[in-house]
Amino acid sequence: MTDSLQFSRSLRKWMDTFIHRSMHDSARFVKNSGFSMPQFFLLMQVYRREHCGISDLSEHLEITNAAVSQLVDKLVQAGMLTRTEDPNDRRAKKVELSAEGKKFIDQGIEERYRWVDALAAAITEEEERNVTAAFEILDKVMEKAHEQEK
Amino acid sequence: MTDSLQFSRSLRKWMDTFIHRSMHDSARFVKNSGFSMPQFFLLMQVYRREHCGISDLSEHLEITNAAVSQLVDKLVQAGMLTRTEDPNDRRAKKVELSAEGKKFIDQGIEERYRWVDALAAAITEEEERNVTAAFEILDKVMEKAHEQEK
DNA sequence: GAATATAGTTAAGCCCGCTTAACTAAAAAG
DNA sequence: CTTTTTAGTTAAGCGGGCTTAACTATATTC
Repeated sequence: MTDSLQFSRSLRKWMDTFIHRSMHDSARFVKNSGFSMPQFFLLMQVYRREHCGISDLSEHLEITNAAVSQLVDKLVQAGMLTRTEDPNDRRAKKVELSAEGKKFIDQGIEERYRWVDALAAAITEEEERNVTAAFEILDKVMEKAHEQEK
Repeated sequence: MTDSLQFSRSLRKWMDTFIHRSMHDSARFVKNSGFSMPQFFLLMQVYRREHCGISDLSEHLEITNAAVSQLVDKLVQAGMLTRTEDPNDRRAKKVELSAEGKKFIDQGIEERYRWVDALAAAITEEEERNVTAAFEILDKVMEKAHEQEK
């Protein structure tokens, strides 16, 4: 087996278990919270962007403006989001997480990573260093690959 | 900063970008396929288990048997699943992916990993070896942590 | 400054997932 | 062999996400 194949395989295998576990944990968290997956995805997107307009969300989530507008409505009513006028363009809105919303998403992320922290408890210091170094390599390579896309 | 914190941070950071990208790609794939997220999740679960009963799916997806039964119905009609009687227990059913269903999920997984393969193209051999070794460590640690849970 | 484009909202309506409740059939327990 | 438990199905009905279409208000273009 070539090195490259070996690399792809081990990466994929690990990502498999990782994505399976974290999606399962996230799904349970969302379900228990009483919110829906689309609502959670929207909140996550606002979390990542800090703040954004309706159209930004519409584009990223690949649903219509109308759908976003309605989802945001409910989340504002639930106290998770704030929706204010963009001072630069009074047509546009600025959607942001409320304090409560931020707390909620933080919890969700914490939940997603709980099992990862269990890893930290079971790893030796030397192993830790190797893994950390590997992730730094991946970060660097990811940036490089991203450049090449353009 | 302690090594352990450093470890957690780099791991989380990488996982963040990873989960964001692969979930986004998966979501788009599912949307284009015409199937729904719940249907896709169900198919993924059957894919992982090779075959399973209605109750197994119900437990894992955390929805009622009735809901699973109805979802499976549609997926059988769509030609993605087969539902046969379990010879050992004639009350139970054996749900399996059809050839078409398997092909579909394989495509979905391929889609999810496409950007990973771009990484493989941008990495040097030595970096590859380091990263591969790190994933082997993680696999080992994951098993160890899993033991400790019990 | 009139015409057009852009950002977002609102309402009607469809589809779908999910739950509860009532049911069938097979297995296990007594 | 009767009773109870387990596996799954079916039907009714609720609620939610999403789309289309019609609308308001602000910006941009000519």
